[in-house]
Amino acid sequence: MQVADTRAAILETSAQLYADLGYSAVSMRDVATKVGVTPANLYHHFKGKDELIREAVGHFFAEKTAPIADLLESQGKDVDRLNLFVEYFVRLLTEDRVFFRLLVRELVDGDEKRLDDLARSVLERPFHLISTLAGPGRSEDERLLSTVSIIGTMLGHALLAPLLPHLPGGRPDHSDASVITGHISAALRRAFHSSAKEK
Amino acid sequence: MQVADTRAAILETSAQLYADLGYSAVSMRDVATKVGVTPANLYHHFKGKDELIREAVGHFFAEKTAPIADLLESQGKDVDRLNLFVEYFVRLLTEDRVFFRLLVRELVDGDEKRLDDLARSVLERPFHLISTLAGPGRSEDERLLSTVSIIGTMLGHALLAPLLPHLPGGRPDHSDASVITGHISAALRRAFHSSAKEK
DNA sequence: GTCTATATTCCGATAGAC
DNA sequence: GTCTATCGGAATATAGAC
Repeated sequence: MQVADTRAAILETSAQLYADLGYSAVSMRDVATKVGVTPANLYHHFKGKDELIREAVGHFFAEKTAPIADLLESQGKDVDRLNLFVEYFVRLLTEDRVFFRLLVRELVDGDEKRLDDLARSVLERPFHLISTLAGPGRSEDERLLSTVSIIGTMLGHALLAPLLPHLPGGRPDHSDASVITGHISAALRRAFHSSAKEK
Repeated sequence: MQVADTRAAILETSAQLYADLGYSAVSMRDVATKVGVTPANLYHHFKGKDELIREAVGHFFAEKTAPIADLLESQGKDVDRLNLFVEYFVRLLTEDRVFFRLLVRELVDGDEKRLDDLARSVLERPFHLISTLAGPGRSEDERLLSTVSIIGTMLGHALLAPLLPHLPGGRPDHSDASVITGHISAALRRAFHSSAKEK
């Protein structure tokens, strides 16, 4: 059963633990215990903790972001692909706890090498699509700022979600994927509509 | 000199270390060494590591967010106070490394008690101001979603900043406080302008 | 490929002298 | 209020049997 590929089990389990508790708070013992092997076993599959972290994060993002590439290469108008991306990405951020938390940890604690890997595997293609959409009449700088705003808003919703229950008027369903998606899509429609009218 | 108040030095130094490396990656020894005292000294001022973390974070946010309360209570039109807040908050997020990183760590790793403290000390008042501004004709749910979008966008810019140098077309000055402030303020003007026209 | 056993370093925390 | 000294345990990592 799980005898087949211990390595895969280690990668999956460690990614989940790292997401929940942070890299330095998770020991090799913790991972080994949860997988059901001894700590020495981990060192047969990986050189050490650093390599395990890199491999676990890389493997996880490669798996989760494959659909994004497919989605962005699909047929249809640019604006439809943007809506598809927003829908998929918001769902990933709000419903896949491990994805969101690993993403934030990499953004905050990743070194240059890991940030570079993250840029390539997760955000390079969405950035390119949105950048071409974000105001054809604008300068490159303005388009990039708008792109950061759009992706940043989705990240911000996910980041602020745990705080909402502690704010007056905040209710848990304000962090529901479809609610956030609808809100952001509407905002984007208005933005593109008004920018089209300005021309 | 620093004999006067070791406790304050411990709080300042530990907050900076926690921001840079994360709570679990910073040992009591690390803090003591950087302050220039022995580890045992830390246990004279604080019960243990957990208490030191709580006190350091609480002290830091109390200090940094005092100007926000003043600013939000100032005279003038709501929209002017909003612009002042955006300016101050973006500057805090982009230029105060410790503030931004501690804020993200609390949002990601804080338990319910700490999230509650964070909500009260940092974000409750800005949320209230923006919520009253965000579309007077809209429902309470829509206003809250817009508020999360606005604050989330500022957070998102800061969160994505380290990634920009690794994306094609990204340049460091896209993370400059005044550039981001200008971009967000302009977006807010357009949003409020168009919502006014809709009425 | 997985285990037992262990080396070495570092951790949080305390006792007690000054 | 700060120190020296140290305890008990947990950390990463390795050696070598099976």
